[in-house]
Amino acid sequence: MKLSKKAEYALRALTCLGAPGAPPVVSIQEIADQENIPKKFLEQVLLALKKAGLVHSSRGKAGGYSLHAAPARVTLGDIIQAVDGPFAPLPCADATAPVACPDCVSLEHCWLRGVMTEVRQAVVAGGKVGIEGKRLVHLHQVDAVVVGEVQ
Amino acid sequence: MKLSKKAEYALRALTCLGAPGAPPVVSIQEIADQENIPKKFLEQVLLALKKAGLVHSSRGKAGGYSLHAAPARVTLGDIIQAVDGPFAPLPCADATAPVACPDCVSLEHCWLRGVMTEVRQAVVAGGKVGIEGKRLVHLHQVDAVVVGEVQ
DNA sequence: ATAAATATCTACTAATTCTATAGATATTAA
DNA sequence: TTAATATCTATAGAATTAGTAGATATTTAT
Repeated sequence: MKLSKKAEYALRALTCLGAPGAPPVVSIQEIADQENIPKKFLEQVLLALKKAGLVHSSRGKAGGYSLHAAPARVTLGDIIQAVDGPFAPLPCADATAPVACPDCVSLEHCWLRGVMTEVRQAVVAGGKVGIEGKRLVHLHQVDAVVVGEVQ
Repeated sequence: MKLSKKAEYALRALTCLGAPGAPPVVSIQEIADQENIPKKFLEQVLLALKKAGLVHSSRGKAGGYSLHAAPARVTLGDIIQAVDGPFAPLPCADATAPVACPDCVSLEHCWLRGVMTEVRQAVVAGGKVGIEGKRLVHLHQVDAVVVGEVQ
């Protein structure tokens, strides 16, 4: 399992927005420059983050992105799901719209479903722990972004 | 995040081998038939499981696969890593051979590394919990495979 | 008004990874 | 010796991911 480029860029962008000393609004161009991310690709990432309610945007001159006002708690799982889509180890284990897998007899009797649901939850919860443990993407705190101090 | 076909087939094959009433040795062909998996693809999956030490094989007539004699503890993470390769959210977070990411300054100063390592560990550990909670792929126990009873 | 800087949206192309297939070889038991 | 099996390497097709392009909408400042 590897982190998608979208997810990586999302993390970089978010820490960029939340970095201590960062201006209240940062443009796509600035983020792209700072983090060395293709601008047009970053566009899509930030749009996804916005749709997920993780960031806020303002248009026009001097517009740009900022962290959403009061994100109660942002987990790594939230961020990854925002850009890569829902965690669904199998179609039948989708959180919102479970669909019978091609190979399983029926949704009710799929023997993998229970386990896969557990796995999904573990991943999401695990992400949260990882974040809080290092306080690296815990966005609603001022000292959220500890760049270079983690080791 | 979705489960790869390899991982799904690996889980199906393992439960097939460990199912109560299953013969001590099962051939690729039999597993493929029972689980409706392309035989040649299953070959590769089982080979990977063997290399990871999860199953044992015997060649020649009446040959086939069986669960490894004494697997101390098999987690979902073990199985997935066996067939899909190591969990490495980023190159620099690889457990055995960390390599600097294209985008990060250096291996020592990569700010994502610490978090990603945590995530990997969380995923692996999470898989274990998921398995043990439902006792579905806990292979060293006789009642390990409870097909259809999970819901 | 107008211009400049920005986000937003849709579509497309290229690269990579995943899934599956094919065919040859090695091993074992009968 | 034969039949049934695992093992290995290579390749093709499909799907997904990564990145690019261009047009449109919005806002601020002049």
